[in-house]
Amino acid sequence: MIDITPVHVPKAADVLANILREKILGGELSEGVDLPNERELGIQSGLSRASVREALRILEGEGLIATRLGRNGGSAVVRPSGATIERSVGIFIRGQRIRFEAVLETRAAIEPPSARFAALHRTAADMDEIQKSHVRLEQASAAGDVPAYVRANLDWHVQVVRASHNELLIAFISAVSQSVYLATDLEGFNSVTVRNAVIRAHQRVMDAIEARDGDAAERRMGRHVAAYISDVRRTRNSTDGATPKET
Amino acid sequence: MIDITPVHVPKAADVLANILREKILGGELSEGVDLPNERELGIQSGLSRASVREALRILEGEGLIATRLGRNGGSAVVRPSGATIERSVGIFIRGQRIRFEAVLETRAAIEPPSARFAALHRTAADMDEIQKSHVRLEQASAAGDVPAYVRANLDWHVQVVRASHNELLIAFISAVSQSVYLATDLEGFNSVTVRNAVIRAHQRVMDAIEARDGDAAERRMGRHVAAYISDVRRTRNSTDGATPKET
DNA sequence: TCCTTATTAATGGTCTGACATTATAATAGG
DNA sequence: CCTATTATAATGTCAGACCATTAATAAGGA
Repeated sequence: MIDITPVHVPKAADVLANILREKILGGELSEGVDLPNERELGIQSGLSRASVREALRILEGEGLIATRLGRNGGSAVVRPSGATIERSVGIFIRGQRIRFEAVLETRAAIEPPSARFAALHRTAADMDEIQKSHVRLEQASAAGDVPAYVRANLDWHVQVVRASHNELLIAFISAVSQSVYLATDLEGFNSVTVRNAVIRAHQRVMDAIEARDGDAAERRMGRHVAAYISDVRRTRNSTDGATPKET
Repeated sequence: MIDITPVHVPKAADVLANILREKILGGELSEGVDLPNERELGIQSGLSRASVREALRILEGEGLIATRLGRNGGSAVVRPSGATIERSVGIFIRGQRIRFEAVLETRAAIEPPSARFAALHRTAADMDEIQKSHVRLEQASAAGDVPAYVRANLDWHVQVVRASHNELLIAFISAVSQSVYLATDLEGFNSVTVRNAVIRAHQRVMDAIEARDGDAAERRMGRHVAAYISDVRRTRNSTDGATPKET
């Protein structure tokens, strides 16, 4: 009596998706290249159009292809962007009901070293973007437009990390910021006092980045996010433990 | 002449997927709950089974449901795990051809603060896991089994972050480690000298975590990963700039 | 010639219905 | 009561048709 382990029967669509994924990631199919149309793929692979479509849908979900409708439509290879990471992180946070504290902690962990890298690797153009973002923040604060202020605030932080030229850190920060943004529109949180303190802190961080002083940038960003967290914590306690508004 | 903006025609499957996703993330459909079968979903939604299947496939790709075959099969709601993040990060790294340096930088950025949180939040059980992992590392090193050593090394780092009890950081580290692992099996890299230094560094970090000394844990982990990076850099230069083996 | 408009074709999107495959539940037999 | 068989409920797959959308192309007029 032969003894075989339970065989795993992969689904047709998965097999095709794996093949195409490897071709794409391996560079055999480079960015912008059009895949054969669905009927043609069906013929070549020997699968039905339904299975082909399922495979394409998998790759689309992974951000590896984009499908257009109409004549001259079809699926083309695209570079997977950070958007895919943002989506999966967002789902993870909501689905696992990650504590808001943990999200803030993560940001607090990533941003200071990112500020260091920004100071070390920034270009003049990066510095310009950060400064423009800072101006928008000041304007929104002066105008008392809190939603715009929150957006500008998030944007400034993303810009700083962008200056690090580390694509992975950029993707992580963007993903986390998304969730932070949805939860920090707290009543009474972004007071004038807090806003002014934030602007001053940002200025200090920018000075360090401008001076390419990695140590100072990391230290100052660390103090800034720590202050931010304790502000949030205090506000949440004072609002009787109310959870941030649901997304 | 009325002036309307181009309408966006969502695909049937996307609409259904969005509805179901919101029900799941909103808690209306909680973990373990079985969705209606595909035909029933088709009837309820007024869509064809093909569209229903496409919607289910989307959710499956997002890690929100799992589909089983056979009688009493069907789709059940599951908690999105870090695996989804790991997958998207892996694709991002390969697809964008992220510099290996950037991956290491990211790890170097995340781990020291994570070590701090580990020191602050660790339980006795966490400490136990870390120590067991450390023993495995020592054994693999003593036996000269480099692949096992690399795995154990990665595992130790993940265990430390796990002790932080920050699910997001855990997911990020796991995702990044995956890629680091695939690239650090370098010839001549994990020499006996390096391995012994690693073991000593780990011991110092563990001491700090044991003592719940966040500052020391962060500082020592920072030194450790910095040393690790310069080791890798030196090895890669000495091997004539060879890129790490393709995944 | 050049611009506008109608036609046509290519392609993805959707539906229907059938059959295949699989894993469990129900049943029959010991 | 336990085991082997059968039935069944679900997903997996296929085939073919038709719809919807878009762009290329042809037709027509200034």
